[in-house]
Amino acid sequence: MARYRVGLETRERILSATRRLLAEVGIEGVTLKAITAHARVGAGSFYNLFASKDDAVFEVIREAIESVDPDPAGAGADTLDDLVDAFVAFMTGSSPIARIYLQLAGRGLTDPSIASRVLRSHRRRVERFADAWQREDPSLSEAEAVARAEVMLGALTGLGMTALIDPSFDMRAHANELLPSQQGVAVPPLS
Amino acid sequence: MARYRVGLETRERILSATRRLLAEVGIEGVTLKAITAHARVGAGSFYNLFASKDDAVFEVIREAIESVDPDPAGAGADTLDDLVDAFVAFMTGSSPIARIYLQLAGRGLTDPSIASRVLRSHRRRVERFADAWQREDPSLSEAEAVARAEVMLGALTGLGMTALIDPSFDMRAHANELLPSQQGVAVPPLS
DNA sequence: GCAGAAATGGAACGAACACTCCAATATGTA
DNA sequence: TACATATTGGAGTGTTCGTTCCATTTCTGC
Repeated sequence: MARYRVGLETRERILSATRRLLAEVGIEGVTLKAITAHARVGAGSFYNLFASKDDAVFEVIREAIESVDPDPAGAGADTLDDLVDAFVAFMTGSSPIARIYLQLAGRGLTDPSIASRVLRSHRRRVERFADAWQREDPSLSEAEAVARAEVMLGALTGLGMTALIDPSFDMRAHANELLPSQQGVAVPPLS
Repeated sequence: MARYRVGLETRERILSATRRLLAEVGIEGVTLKAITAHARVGAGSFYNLFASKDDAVFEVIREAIESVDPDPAGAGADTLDDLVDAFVAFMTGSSPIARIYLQLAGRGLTDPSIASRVLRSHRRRVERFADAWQREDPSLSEAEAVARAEVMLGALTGLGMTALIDPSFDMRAHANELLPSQQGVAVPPLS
């Protein structure tokens, strides 16, 4: 619907406000009033650019789900270290998107349509981690590699959740424990 | 407020309905209308027994958080196998409480009061798992044991989330991968 | 079985919600 | 410059929310 420059700018302002609000107050806490207030637009302007509130929210959600996969361009060449590093960076970075993604996972427990989206992106990620496992240890069968990838991603997700709830949690140190190359290496004491 | 038998029964019916609804539609999806409809009571009856909707909801939430710790009575004597087993049983069991707990963890990302409750129970659990780790391998320092417990619980939480979103996921098999006694043992192929 | 308190259902309330409507204005095109 | 249309803010809509109120019924100790 947006054709003029000002309209496209307003659209971006709305999406930016929605992104921030999703991270701060959660999916259910986002109201149209809050979005329009933060984006400094009237309700009429909003509905001139989006069909509904959910339209804007889902736009941001899609963006969140897609950006969980770190560096999707370099597919097929990552080492396990790279993948874990990228995942940790995504979780502990300043972007609100990681918060949104983890909330979505929780919401997938009750909303089937969100569950299927989250699951699909999860399966893609498992595949990439499994490939990396097999490159690291070619003696692994595919099933074994997939199983290890599943456990590793489960752990990374769980650690990410702890890290986002508890800012003092050192996710990177704990995530390194998961790497076969670091097996048994001590984690530095918590500050 | 409840003094007579019928009142206490009604109270239980309301809590039961709230518990089921929390698991099925999530915290934000629970409405007073849904609670009173499922419990077959009028709004007046509800407010005769609870101060607010949140009063009933928090009652169930408290129950959910407390029951995550499997078998708190046998503290200090569990093996790692026992603890993992109990956690898996809790997650994959038929009780709606595991679903509620995982939702809560997600909500802790935006609600500080819920975050602190979830964190407190998490820390208690880490302590128990760390103790079990040290019993299993007395050469571990306390810091190392805590680190391993943290990773293990992160993985269990992440795997539990996957299991509750994807019913075909075999959590028990994957959780066993985490045990030092099973390190390197293959996971049976997914059906 | 009577008195007093507890329990009940449902109508009614204000607040908050997503969304509509529209007159006024800004923007791009030719 | 002039025209068509995109963009704007905000008052107004209908709905749903949690909660209150209260007349009526049910319960229990004495």
